[in-house]
Amino acid sequence: MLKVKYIRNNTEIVKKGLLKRNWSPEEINIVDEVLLLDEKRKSIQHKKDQLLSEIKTLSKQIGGLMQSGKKEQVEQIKASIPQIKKQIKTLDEEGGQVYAKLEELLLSIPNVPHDLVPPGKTEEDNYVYKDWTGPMPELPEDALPHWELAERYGLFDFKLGVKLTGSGFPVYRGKGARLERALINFFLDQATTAGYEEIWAPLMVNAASARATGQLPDKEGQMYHICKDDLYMIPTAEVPLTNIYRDVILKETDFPIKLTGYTPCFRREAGSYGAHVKGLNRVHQFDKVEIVQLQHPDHSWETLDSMVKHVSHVLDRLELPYRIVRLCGGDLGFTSAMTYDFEVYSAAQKKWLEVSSVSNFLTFQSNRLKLRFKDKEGKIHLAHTLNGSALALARIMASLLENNQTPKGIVIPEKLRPFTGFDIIQ
RNA sequence: GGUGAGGUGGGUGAGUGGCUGAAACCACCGGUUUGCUAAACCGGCGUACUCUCAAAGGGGUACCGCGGGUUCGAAUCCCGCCCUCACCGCCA
Repeated sequence: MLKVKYIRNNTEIVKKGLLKRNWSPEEINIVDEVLLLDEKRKSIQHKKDQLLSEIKTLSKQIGGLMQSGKKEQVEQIKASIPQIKKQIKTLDEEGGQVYAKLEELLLSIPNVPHDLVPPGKTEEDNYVYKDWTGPMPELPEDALPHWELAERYGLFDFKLGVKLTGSGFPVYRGKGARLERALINFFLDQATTAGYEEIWAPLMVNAASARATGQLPDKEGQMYHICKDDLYMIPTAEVPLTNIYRDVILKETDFPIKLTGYTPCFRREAGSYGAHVKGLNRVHQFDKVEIVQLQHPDHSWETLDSMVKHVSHVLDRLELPYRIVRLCGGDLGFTSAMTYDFEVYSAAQKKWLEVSSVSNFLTFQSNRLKLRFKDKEGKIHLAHTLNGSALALARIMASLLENNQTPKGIVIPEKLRPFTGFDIIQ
């Protein structure tokens, strides 16, 4: 969420940002509406504060008069108070409406894209920041997609998942399960080696946490909700990891804070079916290792670069062909100022699969999180938050299986072998 | 699930209707001094919104788990909710 103060001081920048996100001129008008409502809010608040102050002063007088026993004067003052209260009540009602509307509009305004974010509407317009220059995997014509490979080698089973839970809940078994666990360990080791603190977090969060990282209210439908206890299954480890620092005021010297964590991720994401979401490409439950950084505003862009490097490094070690794209305005997430997506090429499906998304949110998240830091002069500022997948397992699994299939079996990348304990799936 | 206790500033903790935005201590920051990895002393030390000011600063309001109520006035009284802790029950 953007601060009104920021919108007021940077009105044109905000509007340009919305334009880049393909908002129509009418839609962009809400920016002016916000400023207007805020003016209203201020003037109402100011009036109310004055009235409250008046009551406070009178009350203090009464305190004094009571002690000296001047009851008549006390009664006189008391008599004047109901009408002040009446005014306050009116202002409260008015102010409540203004505030609610203001809040609603503010929640609907997305983050301002960075200058480097290319204009555009769909993923077609994304800018290929780093293309794959190495060799492409060459597979025979009869190469199989991962869901068929899984069946042939008994690695995971969707039908069984349906029996246990429902569609989109794969059951991994045998070497498939082992490979999944190996990848998790490998990713976590990569992250901790890079200086990230490992966190083992709860998989359910309360509403306050979901709200702070922006899943509520806008993405309520994407989360599984346990009604009885009012808890939400996390859609990503970003939620618990980032919320560790909700309502925290850091010291400048605490930066950077680097966290990593493995969690399963739960996504309802109803509505999209078909070939492109087949197999592991899109599921309700998948595993992911997330990296999160909290950073000083002066350094968050370098940090974004370093996170991109980290993910690249991990993919290099898995020997997967990938490219990095910078998302265009239309494809950019609501809360992000800039996002790099990593796409791994799957030779059997003959397409690029998104496996990681690394973003800088600037202060957009920290504003709702109330994640701040104190500078040398003791002034309080919002920190910057960043996060990225390093990496999402399901699609890595898919592309790994597909790209590494040989007539003899599926070959495990060398760096992963210490984690799997086998070099080939036969 | 049952019973009991409790939620106050970074921490410990005082405070049961006005002089309390909140004692004291610890931590932290600044300074003085002492020849020794430290002590003593002095000073400072919440957040948000807002008004004013060129700025430094000054003023106002709100916040003592959350929401509501009583009252001229609430951290303090009343109601509802949430959470934490302890013990019992159940259990990986």
